[in-house]
Amino acid sequence: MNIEKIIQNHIAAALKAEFNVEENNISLQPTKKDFEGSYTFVVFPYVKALRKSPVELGNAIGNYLVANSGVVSAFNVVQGFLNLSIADSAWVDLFTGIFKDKTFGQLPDKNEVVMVEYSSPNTNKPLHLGHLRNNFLGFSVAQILSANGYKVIKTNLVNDRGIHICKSMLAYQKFGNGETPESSGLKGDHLVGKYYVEFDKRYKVEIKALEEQGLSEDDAKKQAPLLIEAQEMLLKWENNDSETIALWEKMNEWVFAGFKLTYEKMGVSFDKTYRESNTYLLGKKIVEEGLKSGVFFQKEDNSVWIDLTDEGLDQKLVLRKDGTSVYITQDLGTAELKYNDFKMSKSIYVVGNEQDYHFEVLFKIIKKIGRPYGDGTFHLSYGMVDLPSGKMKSREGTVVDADDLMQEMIDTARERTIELGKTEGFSQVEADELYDTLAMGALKYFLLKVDPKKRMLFNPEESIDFQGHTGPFIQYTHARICSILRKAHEQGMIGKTTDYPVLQESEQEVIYLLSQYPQILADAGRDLSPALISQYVYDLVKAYNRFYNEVNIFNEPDKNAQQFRVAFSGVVGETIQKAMSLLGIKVPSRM
RNA sequence: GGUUCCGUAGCUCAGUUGGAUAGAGCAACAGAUUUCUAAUCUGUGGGUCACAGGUUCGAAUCCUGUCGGGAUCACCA
Repeated sequence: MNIEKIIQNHIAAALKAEFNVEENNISLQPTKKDFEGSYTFVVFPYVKALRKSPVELGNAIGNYLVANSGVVSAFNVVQGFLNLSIADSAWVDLFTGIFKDKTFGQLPDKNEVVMVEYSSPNTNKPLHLGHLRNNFLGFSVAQILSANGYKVIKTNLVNDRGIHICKSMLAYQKFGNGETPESSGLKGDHLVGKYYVEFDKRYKVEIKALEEQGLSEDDAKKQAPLLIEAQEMLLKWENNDSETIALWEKMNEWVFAGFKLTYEKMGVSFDKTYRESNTYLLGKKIVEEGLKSGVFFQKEDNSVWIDLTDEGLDQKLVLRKDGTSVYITQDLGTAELKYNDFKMSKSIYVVGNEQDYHFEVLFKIIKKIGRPYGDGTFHLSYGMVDLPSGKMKSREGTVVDADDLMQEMIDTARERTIELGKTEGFSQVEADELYDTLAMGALKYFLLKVDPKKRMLFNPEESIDFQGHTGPFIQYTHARICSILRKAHEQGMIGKTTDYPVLQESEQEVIYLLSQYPQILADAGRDLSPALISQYVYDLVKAYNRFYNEVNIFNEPDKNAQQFRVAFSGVVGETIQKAMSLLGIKVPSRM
């Protein structure tokens, strides 16, 4: 049984025995570093009711714990804080429990299916830094939920239809001159993205020209010939015009080939990929049903709407007057399809917070049309990645490209590793793999250590660190532990936990942190927050490094102590590896 | 303007759901390597937790207001 539980039970017993108070919710906290002790119990809340001074109360409970708990070896009372020191034997027992628990770090099966949808790229442009945050976040959340005992289905909804797709198609058709990825040497998604930017550039010129002719900005935007052509193209697409479809398919192929490479580099994967071109018709069908049942209504121009004013929102368009579907129409269809496929109890959408309103509307509509999956929907809304110059905009080309950034990271990892002279004994293949592991570790950790809800800043001028609070710092610690284990193995040590006498303070702290892992995992699952895992593994590694610097395992004369420390290091290494895998980050055994 | 998220060290971020003297990393400075990997460790300096009230034993955290910033309020996705 873990120390925390034991102490909580005994404090409850002490309150009952000494003061006749029934309290079953005892909250313990780790003791602040400046004070003696490991756990702290705050007695203030009981002072008033019991009419005792905080010191009296603290002493009474402290004495009771020392006498009865078997784990508290000493205590001190500062103001209203009862600080408890824990006997080494209790720490060792706690550690032994973890050491022997083969399922440590995997919570019991919940027998529940959860879907995590993430990535959701548009096929008119390559992925950028914002997508990296999205993909790493989605993948990590899926890992965390899985470790929490859920059956997790990872899905990707590819946005491969709509007016924006037509924009890049049109620009390519008009100005592309038959260029291909092969002829241009560009990755497919980058080639298509080039024409999306091209469209916007020319569109803006047309708007400006129209404005000079005296049109208002709004009218100019609506009447620009390029936009009208794009709209016509969308209509053709929805009417299955063969030439349009052929172009669409060709460009899609390019993009998908490009995305495949990027996903591989990112190390993310999906159980199922949906395409909006396959779901929007189902969405339209749902709208038609809803129109009959009166959930939706039609305006004079034939556009279809839903009235959400009773929910505190506005009226929302669900079908255009020309009958083509909008974003939310296809999301309705996709939601239906996903539920039919997997019957999940919870469906998590990992999408940026700029779409908070969209998902509020979507979920309300799903409830209004009485779908069984209406209660299980959740928008995991994360903050944007800003540049010092502000928000990234694909159309204007002010983005940090995902492929470029990952490559830069790999280059940096290579330079740093060679600089430090750490490539000795590595084959070229192993070295390349290491650079990749370090680069992606640094990048993923950088993006995942921040609370997902908050927006964060990325400064391209300052490269992402490999020292300090970073992925490579944690990876490095893992590599050092592996080195210890290799050496221990050579000397025939297997790691035991018997008869270990005196613990270092840093060892106590590490054991405390290890014991917290299941709770942190549960919290991260509840909050869908990889940041909690990131922070945890950093704390663990910091505490271990302190230990590493204080003691030398192989110079230790006491053989029992050696065995314990080998076992201890082994568990820390495994925990680092597990926690990092929840973030989608690999850990090397040498670096 | 409505809705909503946010404001903590020079910079990037934590702060365990109300607890002690608010913590890390980067940057700066000073140290540690005959030792299991120095991508490490130890230390110094750096704060009116945007501001003003309130709630109570106790507030960065909860409430109200003010100021400042982001997102959104599209027949874009």
